[in-house]
Amino acid sequence: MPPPPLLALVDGNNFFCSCERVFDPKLRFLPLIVLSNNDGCVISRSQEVKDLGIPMGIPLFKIKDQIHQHQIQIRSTNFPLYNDMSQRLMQTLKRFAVKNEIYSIDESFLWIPSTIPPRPWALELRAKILHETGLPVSVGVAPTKVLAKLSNRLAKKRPSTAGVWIWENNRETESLLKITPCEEIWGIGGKLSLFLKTNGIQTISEFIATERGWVRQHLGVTGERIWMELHQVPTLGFEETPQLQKSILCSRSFGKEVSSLEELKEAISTHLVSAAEKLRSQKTVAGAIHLFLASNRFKEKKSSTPSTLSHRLLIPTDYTPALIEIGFKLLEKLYRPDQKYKKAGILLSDLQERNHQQLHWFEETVQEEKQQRLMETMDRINRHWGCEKITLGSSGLNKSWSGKSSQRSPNYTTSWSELPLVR
DNA sequence: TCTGGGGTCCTAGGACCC
DNA sequence: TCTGGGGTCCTAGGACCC
Repeated sequence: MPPPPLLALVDGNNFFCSCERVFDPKLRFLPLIVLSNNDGCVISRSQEVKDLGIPMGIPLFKIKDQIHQHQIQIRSTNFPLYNDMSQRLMQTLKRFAVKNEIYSIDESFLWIPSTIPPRPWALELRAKILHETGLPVSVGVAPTKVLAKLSNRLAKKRPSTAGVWIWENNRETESLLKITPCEEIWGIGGKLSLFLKTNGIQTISEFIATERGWVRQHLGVTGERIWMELHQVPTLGFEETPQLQKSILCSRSFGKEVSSLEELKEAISTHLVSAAEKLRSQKTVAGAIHLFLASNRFKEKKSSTPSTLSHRLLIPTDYTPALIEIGFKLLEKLYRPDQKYKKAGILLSDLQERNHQQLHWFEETVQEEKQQRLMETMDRINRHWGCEKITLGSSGLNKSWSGKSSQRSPNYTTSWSELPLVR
């Protein structure tokens, strides 16, 4: 019998930091962090920063002293750059496997035919990516997705592995699982690992040894699947063609507290413009729109959940002005003049393919064609000249509510005016 | 003073129907 | 006085991920 097929999980190391380092070589040997929107939290850390013990997600103001003390370099997020680097990474990966499944901006599962010896293959893949994109990655190879994720973590944590870990059933693996805590398992987060701990299950090897029925009863089908995968039985499918996206969310915290309806309208309009653009780029229409407003959750005494209003569309659409019209109606209903808001957002749901829509009366179709052409033209101009070159007046021009982004790097790869210069 | 954004899946419970 | 039960659909909320 041939050996079972193997999966590789390829994952960018400190991805956003690595993207910044590709185009700014002086950052390569300095501790570096990338911040979230509004320069609020740390969302990517270079190895030097991880070694200092600075955790993921910590607010910037809490580490001011360490930043000063260790001369940590700071960048604001630059998603156009990271998305473009992601595409380059995925292009290279495509050439290495007959089947691959893109899992996130910096991760992909690859299917390895059983005839290929995995270690030389993974080492070559890693070297090729570094050469072609400048990005360092780690590779974990195993018979199931959960084990491939685990292998990838082991590769990342051990410099001696040269960034590649092949899963093997041996003494070394056994003793590693005896000291690795359950929260290292993909799918077991903070709440579940705490629950496991209170039930005397601390390590991965203890979780594997737990009875399947108990896992099913207390952790549901999701937990049972993870347990199976750890027993080398694949339960998570391989999605080669990306599934239709189910929802589109656009939201931002404001740079200040906002209480005027006009500013909120600008924000909602801005979010709907980009959400609708995304709808059209993937040839889908939205069947429902949800709007939410939130006050400062750190300031409130009682825990405040954002207030939401939803609207189901009779005819699903991707036409920006139609979505904005509904968005404004919802906003006016939800808005309280005495309230100070810190965040606003919209969610489009019930997405479906545009061609699958039912046909309407002739006049409506003519009208729709006009609208479609208008949107296509707008999208084309924005694609060519950079986002928001053309937008709707309702989105506002100076956007007084928007957050700060003081250390943003140039769009080295996606904007003609910001290309790096070689002298 | 300052605390991210964008997704998915699962489950419990209510509404409704027959 | 006694007052069913099963199925389905929908939604909100929780847990997770990057």
